[in-house]
Amino acid sequence: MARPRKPLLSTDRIVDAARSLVDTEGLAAVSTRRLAAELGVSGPSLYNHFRTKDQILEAVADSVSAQVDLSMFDADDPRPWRTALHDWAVSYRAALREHPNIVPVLAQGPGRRPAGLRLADAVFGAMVDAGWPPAQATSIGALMRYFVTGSALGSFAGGFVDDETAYDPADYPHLGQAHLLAERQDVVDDRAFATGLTALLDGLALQYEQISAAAH
Amino acid sequence: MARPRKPLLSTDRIVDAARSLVDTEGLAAVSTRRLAAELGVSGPSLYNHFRTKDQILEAVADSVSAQVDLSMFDADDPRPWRTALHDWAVSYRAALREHPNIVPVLAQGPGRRPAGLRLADAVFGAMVDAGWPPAQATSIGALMRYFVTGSALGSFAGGFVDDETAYDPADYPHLGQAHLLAERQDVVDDRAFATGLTALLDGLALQYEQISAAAH
DNA sequence: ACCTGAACACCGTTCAAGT
DNA sequence: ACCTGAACACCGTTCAAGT
Repeated sequence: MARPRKPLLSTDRIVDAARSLVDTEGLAAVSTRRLAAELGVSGPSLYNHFRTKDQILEAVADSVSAQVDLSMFDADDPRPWRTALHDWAVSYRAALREHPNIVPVLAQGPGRRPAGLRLADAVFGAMVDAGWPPAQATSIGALMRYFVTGSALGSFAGGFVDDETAYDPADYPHLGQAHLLAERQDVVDDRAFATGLTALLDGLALQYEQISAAAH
Repeated sequence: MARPRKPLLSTDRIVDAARSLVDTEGLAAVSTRRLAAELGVSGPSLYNHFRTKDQILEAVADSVSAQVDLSMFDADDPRPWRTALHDWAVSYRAALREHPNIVPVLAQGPGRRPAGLRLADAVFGAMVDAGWPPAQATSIGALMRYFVTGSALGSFAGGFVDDETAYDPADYPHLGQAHLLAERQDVVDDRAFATGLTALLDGLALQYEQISAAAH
């Protein structure tokens, strides 16, 4: 076929196809040949639009970052920093949970792509506007990212086997009920996330009070 | 050579070689052929000791988990839960930082291996002993894992380019100084971790007070 | 039991050739 | 500019053969 009058591919089409392949079959299923087949072209065609396969995966990660709601940081409609941060963390985690297979790429990658930078920009700006010193605002963006990506990456409860006899008390004296976690993975992870988020925000509120007090 | 009188390989030798290869050249450098060459054998030999390459990498991750100090959870020498949790988190992160290239495997994997389970067992047991209800103790183990692995996985500061002109104010109104982060990656990440850990522990202390008060 | 080389079905990427 | 098939240097894994 050689070159068609109208391009068969576009970066967007490639990213969309890659994301759906990652979602349905996992990261390992994405090979350039397989992805190309999904798009009805041959493998090397992709290299007209991306320099490497890794860049395709980073673009997929960024497309997921782009789905995170940032409206709570609007400067026009300011909200208490704590509320904004909470809602953002929830939206952030929800976006990652919708595409769990790409999270390893997203969590690791330096986030130098547009949507990742927009996240950092929005949270930093809103925290500074709310009265946090810039250095603290940077830390808040970073530590929230740690917590949210960490929680989306590995299921904690998924680490346990649904088998009553799996954990020998001699080896693991306190894991007698651990097999029960396997049945309720999502509940356990959701509650741990909620507990951690509340703790994090409570702790930051304490620091905020100290900063405010010192400023007077 | 066929079969030698004394085995050339052992699971430990393989894991040690794999860990040092991961540390020095990264995850991508680990192929079965390359790893085997490092050990002076041929590729397929590894399959006498591990079922898949992934299992080798999981064993490497577990060997890193095994380096995390758990002595602060000793039932014989009980410490305040907050102190123990703090010291554990610091030791946990330090272990991961020594082997950053394996963290994606460690953070993602279900942690069904012995050292990973021992971590979960120790923190759960110590929290229950300290008076936390079991469900909360589970959450604490999970959320600490989220935060520590998240912080060890992706450098936040590493996501920024050391270039003053990199961030167009029209796109990212608040990232004017972001290029400065690139120069001080470790400091920025260390501070964000410290700030987050303090906030987390402060927040948990608040919850602990409420639980204690409700119990009376 | 534990190693070997050969083989299979894949990879990511390059490149000259086509329009 | 954008696609193709052929080719290169790799992969993970299986397996029969060797001791």
